Amino acid sequence: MANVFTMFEHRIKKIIEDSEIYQENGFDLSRVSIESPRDKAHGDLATNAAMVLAKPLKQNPSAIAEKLVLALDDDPDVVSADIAGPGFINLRLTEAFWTNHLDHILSQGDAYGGDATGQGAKVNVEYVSANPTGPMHVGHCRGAVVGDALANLLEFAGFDVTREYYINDAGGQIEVLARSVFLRYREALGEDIGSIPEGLYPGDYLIPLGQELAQKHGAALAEMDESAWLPLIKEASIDAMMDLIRTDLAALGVRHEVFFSERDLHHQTGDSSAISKAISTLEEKGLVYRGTLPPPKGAVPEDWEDREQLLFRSTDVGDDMDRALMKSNGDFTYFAADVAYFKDKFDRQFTEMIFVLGADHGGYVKRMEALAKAISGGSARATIRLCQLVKLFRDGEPIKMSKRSGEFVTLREVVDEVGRDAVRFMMLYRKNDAPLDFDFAKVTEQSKDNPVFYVQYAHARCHSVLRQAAADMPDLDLDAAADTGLLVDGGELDLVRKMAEFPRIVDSAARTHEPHRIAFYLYELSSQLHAHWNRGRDKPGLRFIHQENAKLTLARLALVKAVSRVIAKGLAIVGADAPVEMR
RNA sequence: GGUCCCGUAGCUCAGUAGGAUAGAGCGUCGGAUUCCUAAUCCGAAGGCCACAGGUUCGAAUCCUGUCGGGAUCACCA
Repeated sequence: MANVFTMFEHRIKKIIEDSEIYQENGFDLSRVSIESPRDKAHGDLATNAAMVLAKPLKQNPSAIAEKLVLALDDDPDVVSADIAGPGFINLRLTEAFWTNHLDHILSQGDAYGGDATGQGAKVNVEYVSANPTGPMHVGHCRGAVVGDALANLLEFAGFDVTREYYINDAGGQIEVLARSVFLRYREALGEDIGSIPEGLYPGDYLIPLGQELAQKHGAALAEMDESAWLPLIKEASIDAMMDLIRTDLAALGVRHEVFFSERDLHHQTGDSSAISKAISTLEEKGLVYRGTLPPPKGAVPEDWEDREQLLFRSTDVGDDMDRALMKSNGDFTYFAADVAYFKDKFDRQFTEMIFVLGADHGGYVKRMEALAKAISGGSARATIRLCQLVKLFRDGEPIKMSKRSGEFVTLREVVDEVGRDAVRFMMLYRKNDAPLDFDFAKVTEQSKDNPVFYVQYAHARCHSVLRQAAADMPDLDLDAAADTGLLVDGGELDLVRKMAEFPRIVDSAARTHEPHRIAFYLYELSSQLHAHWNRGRDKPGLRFIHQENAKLTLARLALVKAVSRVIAKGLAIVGADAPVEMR
């Protein structure tokens, strides 16, 4: 088993389950856990078993602990089991256990850490889903990176992941886009269009598309009725914008397997659209009615109208208020499409739908959870991860952006300036529900303030050692089996212990949908590597390479290899490169 | 007014399904380089974990309330 923590959790539970008192009564063991003590002096592992069992057994924790310790002492991997504090049992494991674990890490290769958390469960991760009305701006960045890294993480943790992008290509904003493009088209034909009218997209990025259309269609479109050119230009605009977006995403290293079009949900297939069908499904469950919504609490908007609409009784399934399915003009609402889209995912057998959204979608959480409950009857789950805003700075000064004038910092500009790896790492070097300050000056600085370089440097340093060994000891076969039992230094074994945490970190990060834990773990592991490396400065005996001692060198290189692989794997989840040299 | 998120060192933030003496980076101060890469390391100082109650063997973590900051609130997308 790859996970040291679950391994010992099973051993302890086995001891308890084998006991007479358990077999007679049985009791809940779910709270029994293994953790690494905060203070290294307490040993390698600690368990709360005795404290957890005190209540059901109606015994003193220390009395229970004594019995457990007795059994644990028989474990050949355990050097000592001590009772401490309020009833913790601290375990110290043999050096051989840890060096064996190092062998295990190496034998697992790239798969090490990928515990079977997911067990093949189908998960849908939807992220980015930016409107196809222009290039991606920096506001999309965080969600894109968090979503992509989360998908990487879940995949590694054993889930069957589908990465999905929902193209909002059906709403009024597409009409606005098409009209804006039409204007650029006329401009390309030589017409003086003056300034872009209020309400249309002013950005320069539409100019090439206008030119392209002019080249392809000549003046033909301009002579058509609007009802004729509008669909044509819509189609061309959506395609062009999605191309822009895909290029931007590629620059950030973000990919999706499925691009799902909202328009498809509106299309009539047979006698009805996917949306009508989905609404019928809700109807069958008695969750649809015609009625009016109460006005918002507090400040009521001035243009508030009381009107009867087709509504989803989402309050029956946990929402705060019912949701409109149809607008007053008879069109479906955006949410109606969401209903159909969710049903589509559910019909594709996903048991968990994850949505990575911006903080401005906070109001979405309850209605999506309600929707999941209504459509699946409780068998599928909607999980929403909200990403807080990113505030941009340059040398400590906030950067102002104005969407109205079309002046915003694009995702591409950020990637081009600071690099994909740094952008991705920084976006993950924070809990997603905490706001993030992003300073161009600091992120491009290749030093202390910049954890991505710190981690990449650790990886490069490992490879530097391997290169150096090959140069210093040309006769040494670096791939030969190493006797890792020669590793006895505390710093070396600490590195193994740290690597032993990796499967547990992957597991917990996957369960909680918190990819940032990987980034923080990488920083810690890197820190230990750097620290150990520097110990070799003062004490040459601790250096990795000893030309006069091939066996010792091989053992230490094995440790270096393992560290570099774990870092590389973590960086792969983050979505950053693991460079072998940094000059 | 409702809902959601946040409040931890001077600053920016972690805190492992409730655990032992709350951690890291930056900044400050003091050190380490004829050496496998100093983009690194070692040490010191720095805390009423916003506040008040509650739950329990045990709370930064869970519950209630208060204060402070942010997001959001019918037909848009």
